[in-house]
Amino acid sequence: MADQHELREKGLRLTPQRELVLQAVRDLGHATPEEVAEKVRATHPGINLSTVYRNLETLENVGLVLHTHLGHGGATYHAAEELTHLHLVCSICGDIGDAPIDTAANFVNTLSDDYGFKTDVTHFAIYGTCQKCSK
Amino acid sequence: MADQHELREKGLRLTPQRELVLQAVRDLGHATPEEVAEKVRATHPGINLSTVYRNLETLENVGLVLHTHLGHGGATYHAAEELTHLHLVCSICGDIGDAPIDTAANFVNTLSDDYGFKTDVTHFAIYGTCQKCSK
DNA sequence: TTCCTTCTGCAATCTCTTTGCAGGTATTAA
DNA sequence: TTAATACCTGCAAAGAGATTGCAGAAGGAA
Repeated sequence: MADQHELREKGLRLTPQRELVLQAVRDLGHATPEEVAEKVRATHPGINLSTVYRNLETLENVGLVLHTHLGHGGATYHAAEELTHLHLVCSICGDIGDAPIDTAANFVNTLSDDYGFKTDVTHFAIYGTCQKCSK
Repeated sequence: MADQHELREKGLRLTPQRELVLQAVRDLGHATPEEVAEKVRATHPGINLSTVYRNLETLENVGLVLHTHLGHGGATYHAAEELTHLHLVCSICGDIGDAPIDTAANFVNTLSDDYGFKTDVTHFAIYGTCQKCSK
C-alpha cells in the first residue's frame, strides 16, 4: 500500500487504523466521519469512532485529506488529491453533484479583482436544486 | 411596529417573543440562534432559547426569515428581504463579507445551462480568505 | 367575557464531536 | 533483537448545539 511512504513522510506513525481511515476516505469520495467509520468497520469492526475523528483531523493537518461543509452541518471529508471539482448540493434530494473547478474560474477572478477575496474552491459548496428535482 | 400585519397575515399569532425574534434578526443582519437569543434577552431577559429556535423555524416556514450555512456548522439567519447579497466567509478571521448577487450571475447561468442545476443564491456561502487576511 | 388553539418556559433528551486517561504499539537507538 | 519513549487507540465521560414533551399561559374569534 502506497500509504506507507505518504504517512511516514508526513511524520505520522503507520497504524492500521490510520491507513484504513485514509483508504476509506479515498474509496468513498465524499464521506462524513460516521460514514468513514462504517466503511472501516466493514472490515475491521473494533475501530472506535473517536479514532476516526482524530485520524481525520491528523490527516487533514498534514494535507492528505480536506473537509468541506455541505450545509447540513456536519463536515464531509475528501482525499486531498481528488478535490478537483465543485460540489453541487441539491437542497431537495440531498444529492451531491460535481462540476469542474473551471466553471467557477471567472467568478473566482471577479471576487479576487473586485473584493480582494481569495476563494478557496476546494472548500466551496453550492446549494440549489438539481436537474432531477427541478422537474 | 409593522410586524403586526406581517405576522398576522401569515396566520401567526402576534406574541412579544415572536416580534422580538423577528426584529432581532432584522437588526443583526446575520445571526445565529444564540446571537438572536442574546439580542432579545438584552431587553427581555426571560425568553427561552427553545422559543427562539421555534420562532426562527416558524418565521422561516412563512418566508419572513431564511437561513444559510456559513460553514462552521450552525445555521445563520437573515431577514428574507435582506438576502440580496452573497456571503464571503473568511476561513481565517471568520469575517463575513458581502458582494452583490450579480457577481455570480454568469456562474449561476453556466451551472444552469451546463448541468441543469438551479443555484439558490440566497443559500450560498463562499469560503476563502478576505483581503485583510491575505496580506 | 369565554373558549379554544397556539405559544412559551422548563427540563429532559438527542446527536454530533471532543477530551481525559490508562493501556498498547510503532519507531528509534543501542 | 531489545529497550525506551513518544505517539496512538479504545473506552467512557463530557460538551455543544438543537430538539421535544408537557403543563400552564396567553392570543384571538365569537
